Amino acid sequence: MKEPSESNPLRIVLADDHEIVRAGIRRLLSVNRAIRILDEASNGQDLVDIVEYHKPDVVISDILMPKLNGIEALKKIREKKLDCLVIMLTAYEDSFHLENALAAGADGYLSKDIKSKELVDAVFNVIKGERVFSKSVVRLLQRKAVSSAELDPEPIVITKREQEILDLVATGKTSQEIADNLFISVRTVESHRYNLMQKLDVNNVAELIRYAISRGS
Amino acid sequence: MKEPSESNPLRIVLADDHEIVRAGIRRLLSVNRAIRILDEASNGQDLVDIVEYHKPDVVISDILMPKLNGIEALKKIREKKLDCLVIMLTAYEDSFHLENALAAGADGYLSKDIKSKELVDAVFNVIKGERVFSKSVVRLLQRKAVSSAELDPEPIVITKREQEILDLVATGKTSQEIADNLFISVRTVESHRYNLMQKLDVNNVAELIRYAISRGS
DNA sequence: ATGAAATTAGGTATTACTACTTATTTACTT
DNA sequence: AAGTAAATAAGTAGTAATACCTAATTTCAT
Repeated sequence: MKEPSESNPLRIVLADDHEIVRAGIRRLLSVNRAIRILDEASNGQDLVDIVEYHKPDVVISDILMPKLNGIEALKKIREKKLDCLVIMLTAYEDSFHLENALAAGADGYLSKDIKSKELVDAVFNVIKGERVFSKSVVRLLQRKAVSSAELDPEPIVITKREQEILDLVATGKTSQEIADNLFISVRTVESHRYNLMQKLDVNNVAELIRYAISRGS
Repeated sequence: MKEPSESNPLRIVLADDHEIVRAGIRRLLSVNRAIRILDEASNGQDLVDIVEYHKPDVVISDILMPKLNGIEALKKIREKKLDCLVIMLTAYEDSFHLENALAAGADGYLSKDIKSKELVDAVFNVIKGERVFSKSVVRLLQRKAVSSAELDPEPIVITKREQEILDLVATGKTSQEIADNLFISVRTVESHRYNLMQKLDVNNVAELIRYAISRGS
């Protein structure tokens, strides 16, 4: 890619479900004249459509959004082979989302508590081919690198049924209620719960629910 | 209060733990020259100090913030009899927070998905003595009004210790671990849990955690 | 059509939580 | 100084969740 300039600006699309946050990103990016914001989405579904239409250079997207969350939207963008760089923005810095975002093909992962210069730099650095992370996220990555000793941590795959059960657990349903709800045995529900907890590396409902909620339940 | 103008502007303080959101609020308010942002806080503790120092006309604060959340900060502001109007901003529109914010003395409750004009209008309307709510919040209020049939629903009061335990429950700690952590008996922890569940009208950890998380744990 | 993954579900123990009640000791307010 | 709210904690039961293992179907893609 040739050097961006005011006459040949970097073309960016934003996605966040809150007007205030979109305004904030616009403001933080506005210090640089070589950046142009083409359009904004307030949910993941719209984002995919907008990216397909505008073919931006860079997408800056929130994770938690209605209809389709940022990571799912990213997956669709990759599936459709839409050639653009995607930076995820998030209020919650947990390794679960981070890993999922990376597995889905994110080019960066930034905290919403980021300064103007850092955000602008991040955008230009992904254009150069780097992957960008905010400081706090780097710390998360380092901790993971040590604990897993794996360079390419395999993404956590949660099946359809497991997701269904996770959602019900998160709304406060007991295993018995879930079983009645889905017309299956309590034991089956318990199996799914057990498997979920193994996959997510947690030991109790509390953590399970934290994940469920952070996944958008 | 006399009419605000460019030479005699409305003095505002912001609070949100994310730079992007603060930038967004600044941007949305910047269309009006009779508004001046005096200072910003990134947590509730700082907010209280800043309000004490600047004595602003209006505070616009997030609820979920580190150290001290927006509602607790609001309570302190009221306790200290600092004369200012407080508008809460939130990403999560649930009646639990809404009621608590109102009980703590909030003058407005707005969604983060708010347009520039609406936000500016809200600020000027609270100055006039109105209480301001975004559309989605009004719907919440209406539903509550019908379901509770009470004009002034008494707020749910969670004590300091209960909050502490709620936070630990939400991080996935067992009662035993919480007991060890706080150097108290498991039975005490269980009592607190029981009382919390009564107050919040829930029957299991799952729902308890939903509250804890939505309260900012 | 065959293998892999997903869904189903039972067995067996152990631990944790939930549902109350009662009661003592602090802490704070008027 | 008295009164109220908060924090402490034990008793007694019953229910739910967690931690494994094993294993039969079902589904789905190559």
